[in-house]
Amino acid sequence: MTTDTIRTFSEDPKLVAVRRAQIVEGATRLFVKKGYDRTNMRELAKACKMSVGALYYYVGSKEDILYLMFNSNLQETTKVIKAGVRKVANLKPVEAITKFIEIYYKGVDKYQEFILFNYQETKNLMPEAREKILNLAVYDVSACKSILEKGVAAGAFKIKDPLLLAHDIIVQGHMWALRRWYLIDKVTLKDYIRDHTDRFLSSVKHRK
Amino acid sequence: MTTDTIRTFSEDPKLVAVRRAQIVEGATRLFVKKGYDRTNMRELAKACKMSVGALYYYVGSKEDILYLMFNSNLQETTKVIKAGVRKVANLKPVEAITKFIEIYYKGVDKYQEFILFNYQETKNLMPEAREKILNLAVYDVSACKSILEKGVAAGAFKIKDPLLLAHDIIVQGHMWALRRWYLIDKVTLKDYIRDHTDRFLSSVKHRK
Amino acid sequence: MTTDTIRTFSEDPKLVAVRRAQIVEGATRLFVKKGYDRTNMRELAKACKMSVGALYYYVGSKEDILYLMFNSNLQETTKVIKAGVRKVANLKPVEAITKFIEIYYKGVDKYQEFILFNYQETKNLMPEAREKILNLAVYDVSACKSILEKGVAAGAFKIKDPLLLAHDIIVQGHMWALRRWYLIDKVTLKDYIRDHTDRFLSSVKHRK
Amino acid sequence: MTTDTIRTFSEDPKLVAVRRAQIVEGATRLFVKKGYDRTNMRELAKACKMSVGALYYYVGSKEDILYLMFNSNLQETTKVIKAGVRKVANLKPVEAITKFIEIYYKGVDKYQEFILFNYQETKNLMPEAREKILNLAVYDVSACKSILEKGVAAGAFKIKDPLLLAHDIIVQGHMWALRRWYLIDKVTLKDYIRDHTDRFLSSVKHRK
DNA sequence: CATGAATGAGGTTTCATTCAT
DNA sequence: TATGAATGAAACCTCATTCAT
Repeated sequence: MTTDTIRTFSEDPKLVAVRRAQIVEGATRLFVKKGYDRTNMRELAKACKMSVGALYYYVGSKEDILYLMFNSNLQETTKVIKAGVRKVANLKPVEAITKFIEIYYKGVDKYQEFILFNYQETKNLMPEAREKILNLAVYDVSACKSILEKGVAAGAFKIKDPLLLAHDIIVQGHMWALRRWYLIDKVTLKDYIRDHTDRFLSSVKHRK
Repeated sequence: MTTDTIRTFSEDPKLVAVRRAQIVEGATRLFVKKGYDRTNMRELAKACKMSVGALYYYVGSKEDILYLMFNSNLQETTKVIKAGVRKVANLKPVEAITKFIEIYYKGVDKYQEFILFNYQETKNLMPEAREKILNLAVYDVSACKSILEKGVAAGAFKIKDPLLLAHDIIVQGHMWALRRWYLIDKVTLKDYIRDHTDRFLSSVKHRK
Repeated sequence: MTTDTIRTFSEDPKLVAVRRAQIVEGATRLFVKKGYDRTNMRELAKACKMSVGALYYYVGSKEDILYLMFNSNLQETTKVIKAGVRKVANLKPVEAITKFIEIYYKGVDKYQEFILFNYQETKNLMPEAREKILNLAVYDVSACKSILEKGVAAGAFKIKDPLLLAHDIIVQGHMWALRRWYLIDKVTLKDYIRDHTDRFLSSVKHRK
Repeated sequence: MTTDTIRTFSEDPKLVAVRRAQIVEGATRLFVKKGYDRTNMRELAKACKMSVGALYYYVGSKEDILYLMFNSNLQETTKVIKAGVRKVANLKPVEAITKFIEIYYKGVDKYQEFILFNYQETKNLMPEAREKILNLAVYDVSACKSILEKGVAAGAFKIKDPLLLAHDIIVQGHMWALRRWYLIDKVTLKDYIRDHTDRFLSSVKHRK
């Protein structure tokens, strides 16, 4: 989760933070639009409103920027999830998971390009960075699992393997981004959410 | 499905087919291992046991090779699906979809690298080629949908939107490949199949 | 003038002649259209209705073909000139040079592409071949000079330097091909011929 | 006449101008010596005392360099013509055209390599660039025509088609460069100039 | 004789990174 | 700190020539 291992020539941590934020912003825009390999440093610098030299003053390599970008975006999406979790905390199990799915899937819709990018370009990270990013990227599964387990504890749900179900809920959300080219003219987001929610609930609800 | 639009200097279709198969084999190996952008033509030629010149005798560009590779692999995976459909044709609905899921998910496991690659690198195709490939890539959804609809017609299933369910079954299979890094030490393929099969059935079965 | 120094694997001189004629025909078409450097041997072979291998059976290199082509075309244009000289032989000096200019300039118009090519691509020949070709290419100047000198001998013309005038007449003809892009919408061939003829005569005629 | 459409990564117009001048210098030397197609970018870069990368920092393609080179050289030769026109402005018609021819033909002698190159390699430009260059290349005809027309207006010359005569004067100059291989051991530049001047005058002078 | 597949050096162009200013 | 010009290795692709069949 630390970005401290990334090389910079600056000794002012505040400035480093500011500039890197600037870099992440430009990179997010360009990488998502053109892909990592097809974006070059000159364009990237322009998108960041910096010179190429400045880029390398605050960052060690192109790949570092990819890492920073993943990190920052995952942190942002994680915030959305955390907010969702909080909003859902006091609801009854069915309502809680229903609401969580809605919030999460809407978040996916909002960040669809990044999520697609995430599945496509993580491979470009070196193993170490890759692992860090992947660890960040599964926070949502844990969050979802907690909500499910609360429902189980409350006796509302009966679930064989909550982790696997949570994983399903999450990745089925991702698929709204990954398979957008297929889904877009067949179903609306609203229906996609309702249909999946129904399906998940039907497989989970405890018939008394 | 035609590869006729790809430039070759040979006028012997048989030889073209042979050499392109050779190319596809090498490309599948290298592209999957190193990624499309990170594989260069010299390595690729070596992996195909050809000279660079020979490569370009049978193919117009690097991207053509990507297209050929997608095409060939999708054709192969499609064969697996067709075989599955046939094997399942005379079973009762529940058994049919159960068996289909098993066959398909095992196919995903076998071709996991290619499926991952598929999600990562289709973007590198030109729009026209991309569309052709994507059309090939959704054959599995249609196949699955047919099976579900047979079940509905037989009165065994009650499904609100068979297309969406079919899509879910398929992409949940893909996730076994895409999220392998996460799932691998948490669940076996066998359990992954059973769990999903149960879940899909529970949301589908007609309670009389 | 000999083409005997060009390598061939054939020992049948007749066949060599036939095939080389075939090659020259294709080469003339393609070289003139696309330029020497921009024509490759594969296209060239196709244009000659031969295989690449056959090409190299009767010719040692691409440059040899350029040489053969120059040679053949210059021989053909030389024929036109010789015919002109014969047709003009019995005319009176003024009529003779007038007619010669007409014939020659019309020949230029007919062979304009080759003449342009001649000025553009002779540089691609090796020095030895280049010299041979250039020697062929000045036959027209000699022919013209003879006609002029006959006029001088007859007392009809007064010319300080017949060679230079002959050279002018010839190259002014070439310019109809070289500067066609400029002349074409400003003057017709007929006017171009008349105007030049008048001018040459006016500078040459002996005022008694 | 604008070179603004040529891609550069620099935004410092002064530096662009300096470097492009450097490039033009190297290119003029090498292209003229070896021909456009036979000069490669590595050699060219060396001749320009730059790296290949630097070349492409200031120029979009090899062909752009050809265009720049044509442009620059034509501009220089045009300067010579303009100077000639000025020098001749106050002379009487016969002296004016006499002097102009002398200046122009001496200019041709000085720039002979470039003029030869011009006739040989303009074909390598894309149509748009080609047209621009050709437009530049006919400035000399216009200049010559003006001088002739002044003579006509003054009643000193009688010329049927001044444009065609001007064109002849100019291209006959070019021939000193194009046919140098033939002329060089037959006539001196001085004689070439005198002979042509005499001839042009004899066909033009108004006999009162 | 004839074919055309195969070769690999060499072509033009791109681009991550460095460094003088 | 910040700039952006400069580098040169390496990318994709072409093509004259050879040679097994």
